[in-house]
Amino acid sequence: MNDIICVAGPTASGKTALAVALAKELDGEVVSCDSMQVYRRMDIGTAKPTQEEMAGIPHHMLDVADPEEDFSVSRYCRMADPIVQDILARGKTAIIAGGTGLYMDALIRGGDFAPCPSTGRREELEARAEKEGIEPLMAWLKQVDPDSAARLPPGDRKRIIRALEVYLETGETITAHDLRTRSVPPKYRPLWLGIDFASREALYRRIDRRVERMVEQGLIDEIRSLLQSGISPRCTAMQAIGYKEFVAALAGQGTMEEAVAQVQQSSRRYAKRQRTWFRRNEQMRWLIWDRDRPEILDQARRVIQETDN
RNA sequence: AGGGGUAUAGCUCAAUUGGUAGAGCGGCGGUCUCCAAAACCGUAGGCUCAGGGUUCAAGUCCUUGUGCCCCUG
Repeated sequence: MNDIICVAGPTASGKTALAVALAKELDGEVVSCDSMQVYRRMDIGTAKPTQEEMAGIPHHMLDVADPEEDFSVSRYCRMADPIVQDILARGKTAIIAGGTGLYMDALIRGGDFAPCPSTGRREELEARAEKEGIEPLMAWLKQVDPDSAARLPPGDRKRIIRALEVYLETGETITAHDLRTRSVPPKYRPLWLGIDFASREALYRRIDRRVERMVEQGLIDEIRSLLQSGISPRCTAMQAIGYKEFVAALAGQGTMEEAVAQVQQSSRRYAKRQRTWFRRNEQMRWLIWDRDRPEILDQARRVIQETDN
């Protein structure tokens, strides 16, 4: 039986509505899987479900961090996994819904990340890369973990540093770590539902309209209020799509109209990346928005019936 | 109206003394084991505004037209 259902898909594809509808039918609770909806006071720009949209269904993993806090996959898993277990223990259905593929995969896999300690080692490496360039670090990585060095493109600073960090902190190379953790079977066996569009144009139109609606609903005021309360424009949360662009516009860089267009474009690009991520999940059962097909919820019901035995 | 400038990829711009065009961004595709709404990789796009001329050879020089920008009245 389907005691865990993952609802995935690109931004603005209707994940929230489907998750709530399924929760109603299956006696479920929703666990949000979104790297930006975790932040408090960032509601409009992250398209966080409203009280009305939640329709009485319990939602978890929303508003669990302040915008200036550092958040991460492992922190997400540490918080979300006990919630999923609790939902299951109470005999309910856990509906994990959101667009952050990395978080969703990690939660299902049963995350075992190499530690990300705060010893300052990463900062050291970053400072060194800043000063000397990435080449010396790449050369170093080639010595301690030749497989990683061969796999990573020379321009991928972030992962080169991460690979060195893991080795220096744990003594185990990231290659060995990944090999070990990937060989264990996933912790959960969910039903994967992925929403997509027959026509990309249709998805893009939805994205464009949604951005306009966010502005109408007061996104600019939300951002202004965050800034006024002392939130740094440089923190990770404020780099979210729909925030950084308007922060720049408020600072006098470009007009609001330009910012809207930029947010729409960034969202389209983001949707493309999300689709790429979810498409490689071979367990995904796709639900397609298409004039000639039944509604998404009906498609979902059918898949659930088919797999519920 | 007169003078000057400009016209090259979807956009912003490159192209040595004339030798049949490149880059960034965007588009499209992909990667992803702790900033992931991030980061990275790969690709496809151009009768070089239109007509005429010079030349072995024109994006490049001459000429006409057209669009846009600036200056003067």
